[in-house]
Amino acid sequence: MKLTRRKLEIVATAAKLFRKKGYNAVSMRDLAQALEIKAASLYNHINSKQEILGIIILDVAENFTQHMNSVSPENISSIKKLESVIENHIQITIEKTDALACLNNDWMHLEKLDLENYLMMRNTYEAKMRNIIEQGIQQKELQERNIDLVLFSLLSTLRTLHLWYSKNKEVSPQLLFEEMKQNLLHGIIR
Amino acid sequence: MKLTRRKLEIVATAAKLFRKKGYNAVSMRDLAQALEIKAASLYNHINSKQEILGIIILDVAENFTQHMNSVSPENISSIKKLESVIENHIQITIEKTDALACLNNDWMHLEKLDLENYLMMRNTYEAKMRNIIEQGIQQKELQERNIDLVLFSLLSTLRTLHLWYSKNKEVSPQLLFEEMKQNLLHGIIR
DNA sequence: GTCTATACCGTGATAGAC
DNA sequence: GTCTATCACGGTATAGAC
Repeated sequence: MKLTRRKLEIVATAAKLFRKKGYNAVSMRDLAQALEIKAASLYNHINSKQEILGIIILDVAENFTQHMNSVSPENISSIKKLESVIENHIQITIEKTDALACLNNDWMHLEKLDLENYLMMRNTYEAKMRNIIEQGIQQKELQERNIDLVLFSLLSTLRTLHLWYSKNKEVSPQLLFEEMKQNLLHGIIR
Repeated sequence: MKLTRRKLEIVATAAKLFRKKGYNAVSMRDLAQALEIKAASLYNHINSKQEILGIIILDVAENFTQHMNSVSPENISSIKKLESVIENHIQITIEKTDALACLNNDWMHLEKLDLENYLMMRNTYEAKMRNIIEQGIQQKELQERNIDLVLFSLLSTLRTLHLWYSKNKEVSPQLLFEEMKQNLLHGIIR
């Protein structure tokens, strides 16, 4: 899908607003005002409000999918794979903060086809990450635990890291990565 | 505030719907239909849609506040305090799944006074938990880390545990507590 | 305490002039 | 590519009968 310069502006501005107030609480008039045009003018660039949401969310989802597909089959330890996943989440958090928030909060408002597409990607992503954890346990790299709860513990923090980052943008990606790797993999107890 | 039997039903049903679709995506007609009455009839029990949201969210927020106020000044180790906080989050997750989801997703749609009240409670809660972590580091119970990131790592998982729990209701509270304590405090690496 | 009827407003979206 | 004007719809909420 090609996006014109103007369409990209609209999508980026929408992501910012959606993140702050939620998809349903942002009207096309709000969006237009933020771009200093009238609501009707938006429709020369986009077909519907839901189309905008789809573009925002599926772009991020594809980023995650692509990275997982490249890491998952590599011939490295499970811990290295998890570190790579953590690093990727942090990078996307930094580069696409607004869009990531939209994905987390408003995916359920996607239109039918986009929703199916998104859910398929998410399920595949979680399944592959689950496999990494399972393998890590089998090979004694990780402790014996409830796999689904380990998966959830990691993902819940990584998915919502944008909430912390948007209030602490001055932190360096390196520090963020090192600290999160420690917190998530090694815990906090001395 | 006293709540009649019927008002409690309305609030509980609303929480269920809000959790599934989000506050703004649930209309008063939807809510009425779920209760098998007409939308207008709701207004004999409640004053506005936002009032319902306020009741749902502030009740949960007060639960958290109360527990933190009782644990924070106790004369026990920081680790014991953190364990108690984790346990409380899990208990509320189990007992008030829907309301907790509303608090997480829709707090920004509270009306002015409720919003101020909620934010004050949240800030106080986080400050007290931050103090527990800080003290734990000073007393060498916890590793030297970025305090705010440790705080975020713990809270991000605890706050969204309802997402996992609503799909895994058969798990016992004891197992959930033991596993989460391990994941959050000790990490996952062997 | 629930109903019908209705007021009033904001919503997403379209038509057509410029 | 943006505008004005407008539409059909669904939103929250109220009035008043039963």
